[in-house]
Amino acid sequence: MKIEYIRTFLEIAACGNFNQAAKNLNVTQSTVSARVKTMEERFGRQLFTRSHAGVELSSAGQHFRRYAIGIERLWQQAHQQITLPEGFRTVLALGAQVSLWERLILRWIPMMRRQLPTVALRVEADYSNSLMRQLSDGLLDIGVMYEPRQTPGLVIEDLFEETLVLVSSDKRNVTAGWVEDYVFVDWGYVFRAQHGEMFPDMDTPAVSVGLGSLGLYYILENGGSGYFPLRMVEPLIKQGELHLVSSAETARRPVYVVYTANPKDEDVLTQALKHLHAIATDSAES
Amino acid sequence: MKIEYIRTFLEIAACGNFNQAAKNLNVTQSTVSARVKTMEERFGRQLFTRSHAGVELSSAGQHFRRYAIGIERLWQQAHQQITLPEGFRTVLALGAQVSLWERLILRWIPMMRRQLPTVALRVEADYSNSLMRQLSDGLLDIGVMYEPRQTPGLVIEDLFEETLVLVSSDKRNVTAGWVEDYVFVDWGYVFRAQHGEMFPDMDTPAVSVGLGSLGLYYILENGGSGYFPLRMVEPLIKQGELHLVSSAETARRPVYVVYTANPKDEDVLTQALKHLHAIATDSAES
DNA sequence: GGAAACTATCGAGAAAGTCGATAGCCTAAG
DNA sequence: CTTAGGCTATCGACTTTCTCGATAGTTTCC
Repeated sequence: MKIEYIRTFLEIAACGNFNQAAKNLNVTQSTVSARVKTMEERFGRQLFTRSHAGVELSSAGQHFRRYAIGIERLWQQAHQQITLPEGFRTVLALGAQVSLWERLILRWIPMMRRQLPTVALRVEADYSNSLMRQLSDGLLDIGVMYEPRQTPGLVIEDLFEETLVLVSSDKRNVTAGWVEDYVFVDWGYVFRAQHGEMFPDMDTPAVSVGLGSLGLYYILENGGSGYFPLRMVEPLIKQGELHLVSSAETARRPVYVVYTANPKDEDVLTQALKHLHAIATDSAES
Repeated sequence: MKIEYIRTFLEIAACGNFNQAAKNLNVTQSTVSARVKTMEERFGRQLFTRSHAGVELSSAGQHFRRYAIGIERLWQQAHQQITLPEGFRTVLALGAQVSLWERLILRWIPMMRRQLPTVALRVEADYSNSLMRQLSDGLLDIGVMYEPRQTPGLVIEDLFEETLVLVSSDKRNVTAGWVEDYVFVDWGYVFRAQHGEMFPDMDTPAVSVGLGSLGLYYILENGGSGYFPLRMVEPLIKQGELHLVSSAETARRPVYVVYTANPKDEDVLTQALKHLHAIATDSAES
């Protein structure tokens, strides 16, 4: 069985028909059909249920998909690691949560390139869960996230703390003790706990938003108020689009860096972490 | 690139020379050599450093090994999960809650093997939520659980009813109207409702336990009383380790079987359900 | 110097993969 | 009720890849 077939399987699963998959893979439809046939013969089970309108994953196919995704990803990463250009001695893989990208990672990359020019970088954005899994699978060397889980074999360190401030779209609210149109943005368990302490009497807000940046869009569009990272809203406050509720308490949101306890290249990892910390404290002060 | 090549790579890495690896893989040495050659050509890197005494992993090879192990493992798991053994015509996937396993499933499996020897079985233990999701995703054919959720496309049937009885570790309690050291074991919403009716004045018990079997361990260790399935505590009562509070009402805990409305193999499903019901009524009577 | 490790390579035959053409099936539009 | 336009399956010919067995070349240890 070829790895190419796994790619084929996933492509079919994604587009739902052999024809489109064939186009995307640059092969003929009959090739795709044959590939599926051999796979199904090898497994002894149907992977897709055929219909006039295309194909769907059978139950076996659905099971296989989970593994196929993992295999495909591993293969890609292996390929990347191995086919490093001449002159690079290793790849360092870092994953960060999307919202940390701009402030931290975009500044970390050029710094690393300058300081360790022989280390290739692979940088991904994803969510804590996925990052933690990849870290414990050894697929990432460093993870930067808000809410790590204690995991054996992984080291968790504080990186810095973000300050969450209450902002409002409406100037009249700025001095008020309480705020109308409050939007609860879920910044994770630390924030939830703090929030509970700060506003013990608060009812469930009319609007709750799971993903931070979405909440900001909402407020800018529809008006309202909520807690957001200072750094995120600072430019908007300067532009007068948002207003700081200075009477309200600020909340903290710690950011952690996670890495393996026994890395493949200790030296590179140490350097990378050092730079990450440097940028973090620098960015926290500025 | 074939998956077999990854196996080959790992085997070589493990035995340190091509000849032994060839033997272990049941191919000739020249095949192994050729496989390595193609791999190295595809990657553009040497995977092994050759020497008179055999081979060793190059640095690229060492990197690749991490990924290769992962890929190999995933492939094995995938294979295991979906391959239909020779001589079987189909697979039936059943999921049950852990606590139902012993009484029901352990008796159902041999029955199925006897009656439908050409049907392979895949049996899992999990909780209602997870089971329901897998059922509606088509990953399971049958689910046996305490608390199903009505879901379009799925049929829910009564299977049998468990009797929950109040038992105590302490004989003195047996005749008392009320019971000290009561442990509230959460047997689900049906039980909670019944419990509320039976003991409307009850305060929150000192100890509440979410997972049934844990509660039993607790009582056996620390003493106390609580509701448990008759079948679970019967042997313990006989042994004198627990005592029935006969004055207390018994509670019911219905068990349901859930399956798809339009199965891939109606006949097999019907048979499987029939046997499940047979065992259930049998076990309820005995 | 030769035996005993080991890997590399070659050519032939077998196996597997690919393509293009075509067949078959279903649906929806005319 | 026919037909056009989706879709997948299949066939035969061609091409590529894989495997084997034999053989060559290396190094090390008697």
